[in-house]
Amino acid sequence: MTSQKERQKKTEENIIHALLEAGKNKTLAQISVSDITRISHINRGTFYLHYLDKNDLVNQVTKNFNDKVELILQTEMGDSMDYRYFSKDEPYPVIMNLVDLVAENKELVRFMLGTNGDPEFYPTISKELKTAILNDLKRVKGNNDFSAGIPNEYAIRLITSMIMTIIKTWVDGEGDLTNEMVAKVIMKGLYLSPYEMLGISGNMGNKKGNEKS
Amino acid sequence: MTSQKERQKKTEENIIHALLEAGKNKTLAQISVSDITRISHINRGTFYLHYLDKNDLVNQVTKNFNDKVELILQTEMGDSMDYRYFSKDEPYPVIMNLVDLVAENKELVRFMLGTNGDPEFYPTISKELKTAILNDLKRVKGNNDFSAGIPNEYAIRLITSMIMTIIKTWVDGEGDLTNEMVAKVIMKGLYLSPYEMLGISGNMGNKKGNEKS
DNA sequence: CAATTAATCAACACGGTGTTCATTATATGA
DNA sequence: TCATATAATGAACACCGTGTTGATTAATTG
Repeated sequence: MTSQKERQKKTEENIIHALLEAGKNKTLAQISVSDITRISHINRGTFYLHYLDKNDLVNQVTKNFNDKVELILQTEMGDSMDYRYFSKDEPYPVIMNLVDLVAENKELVRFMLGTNGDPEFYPTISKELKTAILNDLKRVKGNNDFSAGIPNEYAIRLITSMIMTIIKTWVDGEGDLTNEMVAKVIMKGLYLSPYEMLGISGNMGNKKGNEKS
Repeated sequence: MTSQKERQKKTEENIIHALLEAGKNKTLAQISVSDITRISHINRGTFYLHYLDKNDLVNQVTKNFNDKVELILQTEMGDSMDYRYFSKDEPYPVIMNLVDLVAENKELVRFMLGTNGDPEFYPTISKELKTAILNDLKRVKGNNDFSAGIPNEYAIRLITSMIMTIIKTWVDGEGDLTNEMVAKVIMKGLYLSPYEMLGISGNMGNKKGNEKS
C-alpha cells in the first residue's frame, strides 16, 4: 500500500502539522523539537532523521512557500500596471495568483505572519515583492527615480506593506472575503489613498496643494 | 558620589545596552541571559536581582516605550484630521511628537521592529495607533462605518501599517531625513495613493470608475 | 565605624539539544 | 514467501542555559 517514500512523506506532514499546532500556543522560538514530537506522536530521534534541527524544518517549509511566490512573480508580473485591468475592474493576474496561493496555505501564512511565527517570513516575501515591483517600474517609467516628493525607498516599501497588510488582515480574519474580493481590495490599495478609503475629503490634499484658507 | 539607586540604575542601563548589543548578532529568542551578562560584565546572579527573566527585561523596556506612545496619542490626538495642517503643509502635532519620540529611541525601535526584535512590539504599537485613529474617526464621521468599498478593518489597518512602515524605513535607513521630513512623508501617506506617490497616472482608477475601454 | 544594601561566586536540579547505537516495524522484490 | 533493505523506536550520553540558593565580598549610608 504505502511506499517507503509515502511513509516518510506522511511523517514529515505530521511534523509540519504538529509545528502549526504547537504554534497556536507558543512562539516559534519557544516551540521545542520535543514539543513537536510529542504532539505528532513521533520519536524525537525520528525528527532528526528528517531535519537537521527546528530551524531546518522551518526553513524548508518557508522556502517551499517562498519559491512559489517567486514563481508567480516571475511569470505573471509582466501584466501588472496594465491600465486595462482597471477599466475592467479586474485584479492583475499576479495579484489574483498570489491571493490564490495564500488561500491554499492559509494556516501556514497565518502562523508565519503572526506574532508566534517566523520573523523572517514577512521580510523575505516583502523583498521578493519589492524586487518585482521595482523591475516593473523601471519597465514602465525608465530607470530614473519616480518620486512625488517621497523618497523611492519609502514609496516602494509602502506598496509592499500595503499588500502584505491586506493579506495579513485577510488570513487573520474570519475569512468571509473571497479570493477575488481580496484581490480587488489590493487593487484599490494601489490607487486609493488611506483618506479616500475612509471617505475623508478625498481632494483636500491633492498634489497641487490647496490654498482655500 | 553614586547613590545606591544610581548604582542600580547604572547596572540596569548596562543590561539594556547589552541587550541591544547582543541584538546585533542574535534573535531576541536566541539571546540568553548569559549572553547579556557576559557582554555587560555583570554576574548572572545580578541579572536576576533586577529582572525575573529575559522576558521581564524585554517587557519592561518595551512597556516603557509604549506608555510614552500612548501618552502622546491620548494628549495630542485631538488635533488630527484638522484640515488646517494640510493647507499649511504642517504635520499633525501627534505625528510630529511620535516621530520625535522614535528619534529619541532610535536604536531601541530599530532593534525591536527588526527581524531580531520582539514580535509583539509592532502589534502593540499598531493596536494603540488603531484605537486612537478609530476614536478620531468616530468624532469626525460619527459612529457609522466609513468605507469606500473597503471593509473598515482593512482601511484602518492600512493606515497604521503605513505609519509603521515609514517609521521602520526611517530607523532602518541611513537617517538622512530629519524628523520633520519624516513627519511630512507620513502626512503624504495619508492623502496620497501608492500610485500617486510613484507618479503613475493618478486618476486612472478614480472612485467613479473609468469606462473608457 | 557599624549597618545596610548591591554585586559576586559556586553549586544545584531541571529541561531541551543533538548524537549514538541497538532494536523493532514496515516495505520491497527475487 | 522470505531475505534484505530502510523507516521508526527507545534509551543513553554529554552539553548548555535556566532559575534558585547560600555564603561572601564590595560599596554606600548615617
